[in-house]
Amino acid sequence: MPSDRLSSTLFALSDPTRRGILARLAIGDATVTELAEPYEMSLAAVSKHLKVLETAGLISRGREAQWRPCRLEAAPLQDVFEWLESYERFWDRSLDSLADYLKVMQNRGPGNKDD
Amino acid sequence: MPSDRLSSTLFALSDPTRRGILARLAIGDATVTELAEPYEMSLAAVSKHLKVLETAGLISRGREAQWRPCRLEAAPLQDVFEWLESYERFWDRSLDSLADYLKVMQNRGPGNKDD
DNA sequence: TATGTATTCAACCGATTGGTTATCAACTGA
DNA sequence: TCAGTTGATAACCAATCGGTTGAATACATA
Repeated sequence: MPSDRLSSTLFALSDPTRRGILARLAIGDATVTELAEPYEMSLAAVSKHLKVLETAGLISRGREAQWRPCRLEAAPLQDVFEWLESYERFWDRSLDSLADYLKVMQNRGPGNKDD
Repeated sequence: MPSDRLSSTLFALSDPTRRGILARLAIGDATVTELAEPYEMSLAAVSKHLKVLETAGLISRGREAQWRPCRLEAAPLQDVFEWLESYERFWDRSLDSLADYLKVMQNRGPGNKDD
């Protein structure tokens, strides 16, 4: 795991299994066995993925008897979001919103066929 | 490098050197030597980082004599952005933008002192 | 107490990472 | 043609990754 926070967050997110786990946790809290259910890998492998997510601060874990319920923690995601925002000007904004699109169409005037 | 596009993008972004290279390219196109200048590692190491960024589609490269100018390609960043947006509801929106803050202030009307 | 269930830990494995140095290739210009 | 510059490639290395299996831990219940 890389040293700085943003790096470890992005690294944790770079695995499809871990993103799948986060997607499941977006529905609601879940135990390790519940999280592991969609995957063919061993429970120990999922446990490792959870540790990566936990050290990245992307999940937190409770204690209920022998269960360790996992919860999504989105703060690191916001860091990524904010980092990304400084690059927002580099991608095509015209597809971002219908409003932008309509603005373009209005400026072109009627009768224009070359779309 | 992971198989799917989003994974390889996030993985490429998970290294601070590679993010630094992108930040430099956000200023403008640059050659490999220019990109390598801030780092103490060898040119070959930077070349490897560039290959990771290129296979992730985050940069493109031209040809000018013996130079291979690099250019930022932000399309994969937009994919990450869109993936992140589905998690936006999990973090606190109230600090997201000054616009939101001002909207709240306007709705409150003048003369309100309890900030 | 013994048993079953949930989860982690430890050791191991092959593949990959991020770095090195040395070499090769492409191009410029004297 | 030959030297200099730019960059990529190859071979190598220690460390890490993502997975495995097997044992250990923690708890509930009979």
